[in-house]
Amino acid sequence: MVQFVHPSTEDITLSGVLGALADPMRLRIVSSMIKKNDCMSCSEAAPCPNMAKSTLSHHFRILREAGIIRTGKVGVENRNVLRSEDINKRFPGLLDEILKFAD
Amino acid sequence: MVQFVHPSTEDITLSGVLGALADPMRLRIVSSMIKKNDCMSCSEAAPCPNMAKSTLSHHFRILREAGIIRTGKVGVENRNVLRSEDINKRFPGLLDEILKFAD
DNA sequence: TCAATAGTTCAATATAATTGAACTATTGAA
DNA sequence: TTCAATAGTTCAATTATATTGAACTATTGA
Repeated sequence: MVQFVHPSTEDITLSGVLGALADPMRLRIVSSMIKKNDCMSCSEAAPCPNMAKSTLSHHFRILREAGIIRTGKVGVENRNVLRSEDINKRFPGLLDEILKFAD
Repeated sequence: MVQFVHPSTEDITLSGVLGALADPMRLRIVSSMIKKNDCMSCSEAAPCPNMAKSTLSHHFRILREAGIIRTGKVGVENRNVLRSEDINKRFPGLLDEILKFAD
């Protein structure tokens, strides 16, 4: 059984958030998640089919460990949710400000 | 003679800005620059004496090539200025929002 | 039971960061 | 005008991180 590691809200760092969102691929993932405002599987959230699934898995791990998404396994797939509330508690307004300029 | 390369305002990218500011050292450099609101030499702007000057030079280059600072040589030292106006033209409000959370 | 699906982990390679040493350019003093 | 000091760059080597294919785990549904 795979256990996912998520930082607590107070452990979310600015460098972690910025570093996670600095990658265009990861920014697009987060951007597509906020648009749907819903849980998404990894392949659904990643608008980039020509990428190794191991790389994709890596990107989701970075987002997870930065405290940006929460991942849970439901059946055969992962469900990813944006941790908007937690990020806003830690850095009010930051996420929206960044996502304003995504794509 | 060393020539510094600076991107034009429209070539400043979100990934570039976020990536540049994702490093704690570089964020501190930018943070110390906005506080003084003035030109600063590299060693003056970098509040971290125990770091190789080649590494410092590398960090200033990243900031420069991301379009965050402008560097000019005056006498024996470099003068660095924050490109606040350019960044705000490209991504209004973003820089302030990020720097709000930098210690 | 077994193939299909969704993703992780691992080992290898490719790319980026860090550093010491050698270099350039400018100043200021002998 | 020579020469040491200052401020930073560039280079080559090391270290760290990213990317990928292949093998693996876990769950579903036929």
